[in-house]
Amino acid sequence: MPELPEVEVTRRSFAQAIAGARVTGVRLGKPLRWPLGADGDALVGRQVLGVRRRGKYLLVDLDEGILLVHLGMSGSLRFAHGLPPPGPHDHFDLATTQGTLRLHDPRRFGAVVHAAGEADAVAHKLLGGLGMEPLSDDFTLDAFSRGTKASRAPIKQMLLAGKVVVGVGNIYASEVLFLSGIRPQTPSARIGPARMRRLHAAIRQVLEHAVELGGSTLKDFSNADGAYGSYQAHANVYGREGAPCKVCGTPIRALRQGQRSSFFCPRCQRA
DNA sequence: CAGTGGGCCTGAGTGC
DNA sequence: TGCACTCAGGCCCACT
Repeated sequence: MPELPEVEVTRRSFAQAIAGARVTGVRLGKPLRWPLGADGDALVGRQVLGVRRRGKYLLVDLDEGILLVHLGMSGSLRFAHGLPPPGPHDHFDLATTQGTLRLHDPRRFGAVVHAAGEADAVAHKLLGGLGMEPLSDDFTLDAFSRGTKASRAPIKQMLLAGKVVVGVGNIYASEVLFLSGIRPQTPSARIGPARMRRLHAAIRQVLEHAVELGGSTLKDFSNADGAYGSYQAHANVYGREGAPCKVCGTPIRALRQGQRSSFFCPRCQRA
C-alpha cells in the first residue's frame, strides 16, 4: 500500500494531534518484521515531540529516543481516543495522554523500531542508503539525472529501488513513467535529456498530487483519522491492463519486472 | 560493487 | 463448498 503519498498523508493526519503527548503504555501484538528493540514499558513517561517522514518511514520523535514506523504492504495507522479493543491485526498500540496510536497490519511486513537517538536513527540500517527526498530542494534535475545515468537497471526498477530517489512505489512508478513517455523496461542510462526532465518533473507532480488527494486507497488504506484516499481514480495506467489509454485509447499493457507488475501505454510511451 | 530473486505474511480472487 | 494457486501498495538479504 503505502508509498510516499500515503505515508505523508498519514503523518499529516496525526502529527499535530499527538505532539506534546505523554506515553502511558505500549501494547505489542504479533511479531512484526523486526522487533521493537526496546522494552515497551521503558517508553512510558516519554513525551512525543513530533512526527517526521523519511522515505516511507515515519519517525516519531520522543524526548528521549525515536520510533521508526514502517507500514509495509498492508499497514495503516490510527490515532484517536477510545479506539476499540485491538483486533487480530492490530500489532502495536502506543497509548498516550492525547490518544492511542495504533498500527494495523494484516500482512505484518511493517515494523516499529526503537532508535536511541538521532545519531542512532540516521545510522540505522533501515534508513541508511536511502535516496533523495523527491519533495525536497535536494531533488534537483542535475542530481537525479546523474543518479539515474549511473544505474544499469531498467528505469522502473531503479525508481522502486529507492537508492536515487525515495518514495516511488509500484503504483506511482508506472504513473510517473506514463507521464514521461518512457517505457518501464528502458535502461536508466539511456534516458535522454528531454525525457529526463519530464521524468524528474513528473515524480514531483504525481507525488504532490497524490498527497493532495489523500493518497491511493486500492483496498483498505486510510490515514490516521480513518479517511480514504482517492488518487487511484486518477491513475492513467496502474491496474488498467486492457483498458483504453485515457490519452490515445490504445489498450494498456502489463508486464512483470522483478516479480512486480508494471503498466504502460505502448503508444504514449515509446522510448 | 551492483543487480536479481527469494522470502517474509495474510487475505482475496479465480479456476477446477 | 473446497482446494490449489496467483496476486497484492515493500524491502532486506543471500547470492551471482
